[in-house]
Amino acid sequence: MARHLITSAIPYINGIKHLGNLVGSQLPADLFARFQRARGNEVLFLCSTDEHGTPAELAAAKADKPVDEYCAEMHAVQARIAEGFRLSFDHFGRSSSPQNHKLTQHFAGALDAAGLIREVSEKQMYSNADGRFLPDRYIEGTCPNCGFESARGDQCDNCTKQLDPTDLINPYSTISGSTDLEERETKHLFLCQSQMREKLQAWIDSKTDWPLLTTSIANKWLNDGDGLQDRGITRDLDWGVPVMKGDDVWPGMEGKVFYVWFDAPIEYIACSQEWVDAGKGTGWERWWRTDKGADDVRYTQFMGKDNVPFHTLSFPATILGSGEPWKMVDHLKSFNYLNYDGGQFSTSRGRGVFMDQALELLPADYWRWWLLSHAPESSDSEFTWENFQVSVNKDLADVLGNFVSRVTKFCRSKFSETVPEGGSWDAPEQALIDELTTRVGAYETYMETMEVRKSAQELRAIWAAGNEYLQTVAPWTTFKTDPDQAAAQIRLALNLIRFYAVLSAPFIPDACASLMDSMQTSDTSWPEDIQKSLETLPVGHAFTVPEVTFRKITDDECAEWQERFSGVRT
RNA sequence: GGCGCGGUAGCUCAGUUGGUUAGAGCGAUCGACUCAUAAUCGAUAGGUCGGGAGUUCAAGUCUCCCCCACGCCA
Repeated sequence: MARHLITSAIPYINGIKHLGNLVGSQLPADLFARFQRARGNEVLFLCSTDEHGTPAELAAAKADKPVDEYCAEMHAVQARIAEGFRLSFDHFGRSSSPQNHKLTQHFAGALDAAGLIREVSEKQMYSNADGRFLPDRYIEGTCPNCGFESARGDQCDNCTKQLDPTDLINPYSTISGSTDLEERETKHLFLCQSQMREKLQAWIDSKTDWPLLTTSIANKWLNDGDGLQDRGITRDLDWGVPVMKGDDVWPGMEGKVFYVWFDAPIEYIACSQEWVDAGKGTGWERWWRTDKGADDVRYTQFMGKDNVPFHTLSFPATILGSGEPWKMVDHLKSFNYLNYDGGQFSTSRGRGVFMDQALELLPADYWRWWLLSHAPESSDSEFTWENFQVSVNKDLADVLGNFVSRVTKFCRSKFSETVPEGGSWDAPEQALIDELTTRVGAYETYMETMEVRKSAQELRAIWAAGNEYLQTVAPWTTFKTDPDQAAAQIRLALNLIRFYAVLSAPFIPDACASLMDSMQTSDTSWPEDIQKSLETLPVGHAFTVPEVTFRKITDDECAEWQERFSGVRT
């Protein structure tokens, strides 16, 4: 039995994620996790919320709540929505957990002991009114180059000139609007990534089966300009993991916290500790420590392309630099962006459909199917309401849902609500079994290699094969002259429903669970042998005719939703 | 400005190391069927593979230049 450790990029705590975020990491990760479990493999599937940093502090202030309280609430909200989408995390943790605090401090201590941390003194803008140091992008002022009045501290959006906050004329805080800013000296820790360039390069070079998108991004950062740069891993903030050297104080760093990008990936590991501490499992080390049983673990990470540098370089630098035997990622599946109706989905601008809104419109399966079958794998892809409507109606309602309906209703009207007796399989049945054997094999291969769109395509073809079979043998005609033969045909078709429920569950878990209920079986065993699998429901086995498995999206709904989501979320 | 990814049938996309008449689904048209959620099944039509030049016996597939869209970075 193979062992799969699977993590999804952890969503930021600040607000509800949109469908583009969902399809870029959590959803395909869930698909893979469900598939591996269905095949009988051991899976640990983890995700968390990423809670530290300035945006969280500001969002909390805006909501007029203490930041820890705000994060706790938003975590609960995201957890509930994740459940709504049937994301089957073994644990949904929090980067603000005590486990992550301790582990982050441990890594910092280990890196320091390895001589990979250096202290840097630098000048940063401090806002007296806000009582905080301001990250560059939170400072605006007049561009000294073009006179644009809302130039950001890092760059002027008007003339694109790269700026330093101190270059700005009349700088002010975008948080409070205050102009009471001053330069202050502050000390920070830097991770000496440059010293690890060769190690990282060798590691990346060994990953010959990674997507080009992934390795090219990594190589660019490794080799561009002066090569991989050292990176600040601390910040002057209140909310975060306090800077400590393991369990000891870090002289001179009192009151500072680690940078969110340092502690966030460490949460992947800490999350497994949370999983154990929550009483959901045991032995987190056998997933993460190669000296304690993680040797046979295959670790796969899922993320959007914007997260690739951190997962290919920064986090590996942390792990490798510690000198400890931690499990490194084996496969890194990255996604492009999903666009919305001709533009980008945007959290900050409230553009597009957000996860909570989607669930108010339709059950999770509809979204899961469309998103996964249109996952932005090779390039950016686009969500349009019309495509969504046509796709869902055709695939789910017509091809799969109607198949279930025609088979169960035919059986009820000509025989009864039990699997009918009589007749035997012949050439058409053998042809179907042959086709399904080939197609299921292809489906398994695509799922194993995480080719999401192709998996969906193959699954759809498997559904269509059932309709083709029915059309070929036409039990409604056979029944008139040879009821026994019609019984054999419909017996196979009824078994196909269970067969489909098992194969399709990674994509559309709820509908498949309800199909299993209708067929009154709990046998979810994967069809290793197609013929045997299609004999699972024996003669005389009772079933019920299900309610409409997938309803259609009407033109009116489609138009209404298009209109409703044309603006921005407020 | 640099880098990256794309530009293939009306739409969404596949096209392995260059090799016979460029593929799929949807949509369209025609036909079959009537068990079913006006569902299903079959057939047909639709592309000078962004433009140009080059390498080759042979290029959507390699090289160079250009155009367009998007993204990232400075």
